Amino acid sequence: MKGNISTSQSNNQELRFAVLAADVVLWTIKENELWLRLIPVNITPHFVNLAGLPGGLISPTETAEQSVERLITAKAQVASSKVYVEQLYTFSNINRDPRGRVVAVAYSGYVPWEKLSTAEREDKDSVYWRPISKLPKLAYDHKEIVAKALERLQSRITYSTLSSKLVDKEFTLTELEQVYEAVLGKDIDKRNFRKKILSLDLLKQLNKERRGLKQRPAKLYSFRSEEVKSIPTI
Amino acid sequence: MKGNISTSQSNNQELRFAVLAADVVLWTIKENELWLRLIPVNITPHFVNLAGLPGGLISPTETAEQSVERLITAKAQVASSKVYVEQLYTFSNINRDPRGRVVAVAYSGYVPWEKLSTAEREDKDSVYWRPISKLPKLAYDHKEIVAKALERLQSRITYSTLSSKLVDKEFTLTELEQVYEAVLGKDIDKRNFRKKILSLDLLKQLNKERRGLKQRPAKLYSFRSEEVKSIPTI
DNA sequence: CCAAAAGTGTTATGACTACACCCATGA
DNA sequence: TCATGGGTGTAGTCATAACACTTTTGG
Repeated sequence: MKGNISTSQSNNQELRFAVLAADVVLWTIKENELWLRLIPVNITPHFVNLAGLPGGLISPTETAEQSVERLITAKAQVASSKVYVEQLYTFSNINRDPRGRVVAVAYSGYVPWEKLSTAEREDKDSVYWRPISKLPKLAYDHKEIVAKALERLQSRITYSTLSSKLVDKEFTLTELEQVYEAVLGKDIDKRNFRKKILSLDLLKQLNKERRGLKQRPAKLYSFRSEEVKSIPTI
Repeated sequence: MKGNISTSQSNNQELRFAVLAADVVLWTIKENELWLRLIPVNITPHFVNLAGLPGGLISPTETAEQSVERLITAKAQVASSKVYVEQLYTFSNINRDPRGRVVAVAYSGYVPWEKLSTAEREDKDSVYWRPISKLPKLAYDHKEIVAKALERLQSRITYSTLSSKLVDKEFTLTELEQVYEAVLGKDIDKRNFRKKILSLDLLKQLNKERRGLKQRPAKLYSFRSEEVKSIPTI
């Protein structure tokens, strides 16, 4: 969370300006649902046994983006090179942190579940994944931050190639469709989806198939470009 | 701009955290073009005789939004109640302010030219309007901020009712069309525009006409709702 | 009566939606 | 041979884009 700013608070000098923090809503897709990365929060007496987003103070020697990179590794315990990050919104309510004035620059991060190591997938006491449908009570204004992040994700995925950051490098069309279904929370017609996504010429078909399941093998695709760009709505 | 943070700089205590500022890209439409509000910047030796966005430090006792409201009045010299404001992006490059570490939460503001008083329309030495096509050299990273604000404006106007914040309370369909043309920088077919905008049922036709010009009188409309909401793309 | 902008419809094309069956594999 | 998901096409509807002329007023 916000690190030990309780020490800062005793020093009035530093309260002449707001403290700047970064918080990250780190998304993945697992079992056809959106999940996000949480850590425990215990700041008595304000927050007892709650969860919160990975985050921490932005140091004067780093940009917000550099801070987020650092925090994804340190707090979310995920290699930041695997995560695609976009700035979300800056939250500056005066009482959002009961310990003092903290302005948070919030980011969304996206990582395919398949890209995570065993350790990164694990649920520890200190950091864990939770599905969006079963979020625990969150500390600070993190419920609001998550709501805004979800809204933005749902909007951005329909007019950009953001889905490429939530799917493995090589994927079947069904797997890509499931990313959209998990994010938008609704079923999509298989035939219409394939027609649309293929017509946009974003994908290249690989000479590979996903085999080994007890069903017809599925052709594998990858995105032509790693860049997230604007496209006509899906 | 950033106010007098030169005094802050002499005090190392305060540099243990970044200083937080708000900058505002205040847009209006005049003579079929986008204009924005600038103020002079003279911070020798870094910025000599440049222009910049109205802005200033966020105080520990106010939210970023409250700060923006205050700065629109104080620095842009426009009554903030006339301005519709949206958060744009937070800029945290370490060297964006040569005098020290300043993180800026940037906002876009929108005001119809017709809503401005004579004083607010005036060009003084200390504050003035400039068309987007003839911007002077800007201090800090304000060129980047303006670019991002323009991109966002162009995108948001096509899928929201943001145009209502750039047009007078009562307007002709041609006037509304001109808002879109000025923002998007391209001509729009009059018949298609009218069909589309009327089909969305956003406007109500008033029992009034704009008369007095040497041409056929035009019917006046207003938006049914003051809220800026999402709509199918124009 | 002239100049200027207001106002109005149609057609062709492309996009979107809804919908059902056969195919290839592993067990 | 069965269960499972992979893969495919059509028709109807709707939205979009292109395009030109008549109307009303003020001067």
